[in-house]
Amino acid sequence: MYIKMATLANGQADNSSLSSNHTSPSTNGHMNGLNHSPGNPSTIPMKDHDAIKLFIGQIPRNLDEKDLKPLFEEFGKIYELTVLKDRFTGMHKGCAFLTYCERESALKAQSALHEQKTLPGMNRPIQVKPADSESRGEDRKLFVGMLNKQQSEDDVRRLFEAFGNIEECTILRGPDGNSKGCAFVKYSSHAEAQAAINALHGSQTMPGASSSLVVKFADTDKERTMRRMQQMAGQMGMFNPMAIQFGAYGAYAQALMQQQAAIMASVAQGGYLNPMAAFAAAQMQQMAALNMNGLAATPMTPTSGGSTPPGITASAVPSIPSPIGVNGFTGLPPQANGQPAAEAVFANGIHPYPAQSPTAADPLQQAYAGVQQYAGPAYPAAYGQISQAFPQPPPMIPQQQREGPEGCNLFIYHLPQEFGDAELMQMFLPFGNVISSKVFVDRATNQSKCFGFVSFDNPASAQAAIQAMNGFQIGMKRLKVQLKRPKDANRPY
DNA sequence: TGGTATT
Repeated sequence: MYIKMATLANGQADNSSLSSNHTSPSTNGHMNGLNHSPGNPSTIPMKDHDAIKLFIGQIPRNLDEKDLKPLFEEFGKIYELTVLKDRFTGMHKGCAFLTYCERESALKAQSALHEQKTLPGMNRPIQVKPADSESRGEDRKLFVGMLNKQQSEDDVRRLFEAFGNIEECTILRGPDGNSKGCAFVKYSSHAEAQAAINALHGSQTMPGASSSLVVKFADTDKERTMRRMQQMAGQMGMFNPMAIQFGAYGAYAQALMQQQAAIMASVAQGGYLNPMAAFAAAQMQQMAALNMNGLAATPMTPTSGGSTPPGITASAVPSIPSPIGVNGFTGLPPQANGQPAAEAVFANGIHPYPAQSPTAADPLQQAYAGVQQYAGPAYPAAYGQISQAFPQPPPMIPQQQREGPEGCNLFIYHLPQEFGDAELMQMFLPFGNVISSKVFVDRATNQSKCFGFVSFDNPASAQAAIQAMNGFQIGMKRLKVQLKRPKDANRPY
């Protein structure tokens, strides 16, 4: 019990939910101006069991604990005051944690100071509010999507105020100040937040929004980190990290990622200080670590032939006649996981075009037998020629919709209902480097709208694909493959 | 004929 109290008094209470609020071990013993010493419980002043730990922001960096103490003592007896310092450099981070002995003092300080005055040299008002560690913040914070871009904070408040006390309401805006059509709403309690979800999620469609209102709990830090990773990976043209979460591809991807991280870190260390590389390396390491902890990754059960690979759900993988052959691109190098290539390919979730007829023993193949037959004998000759050109390493699996340069983007219509992004990409890989593939899906039904986009990195590939695939018969339909209309194209009236 | 956005 003493240990626990000493720990709390040292500012080491769990505050893991917000890294920027993190106190580090090096901040121990910096409680200048406070008369109790850490590690000696007998000298620790009493504090309310429901005392609130406050986060103080926008503090000038030349003020330390003893300078700040008078400012806050006005509202009550201070139990603990700790300026946050950088773990390594010891540099003042411009913020602090403050706990009063009495809960009431914290509330008074918050209402008197929060955003109420600006400390000398700062250009934003002081922040005085419960630290994120107090509430495990995320479980009462909502992400609101599908707002009308015209809606203001007040509009959103009005929408949400019936369900509880709103502590924060923020519309997300781009650099230009325009709403991104989404917001964060933070309630005082989880229950209020849950009530708002129950009442509002999907309840209405804002004018101009493409689907009904989204109300859900905001991403946790971990989820946010993963999201950033994905965005960055997409921007850098790397493999799609989603595969880590959804497929047995994960083990390989993770290995690759760690390798990448190591390489990038060593590059950064080797004197070539590219900030982007260093940043990326750090992110990758973090991401790899997250997956190691199983926080985001699906359990990676090795798949063996005949079973359905993880991540393959209802819309698995149709097969069309093989343009590639057994030795073509597999999606995984043979060494991956020490698994034989064929195994790895299957587990990958991206089926190469089978060189042989599906066997009845293979449920995946069975499931797509129908699609397979559609294709008929008429697949393009181009497939055969190009197949040899495939490189060994795994391809990029574009997830972000990226348009290629002018003349590189195709619009494809009359796709089989079963085709998803991956299958669309597979179909066009033989013609070049597919940087993006996207099948449009009806949000309400999750059904493909049977059209999509494929982007190559060069116009010649796009032209080759049009030549080969436009009019390509699948079942009763023929694919329509043409250049995508440029955004600014004049539409017929 | 590229949508749904996470401080």
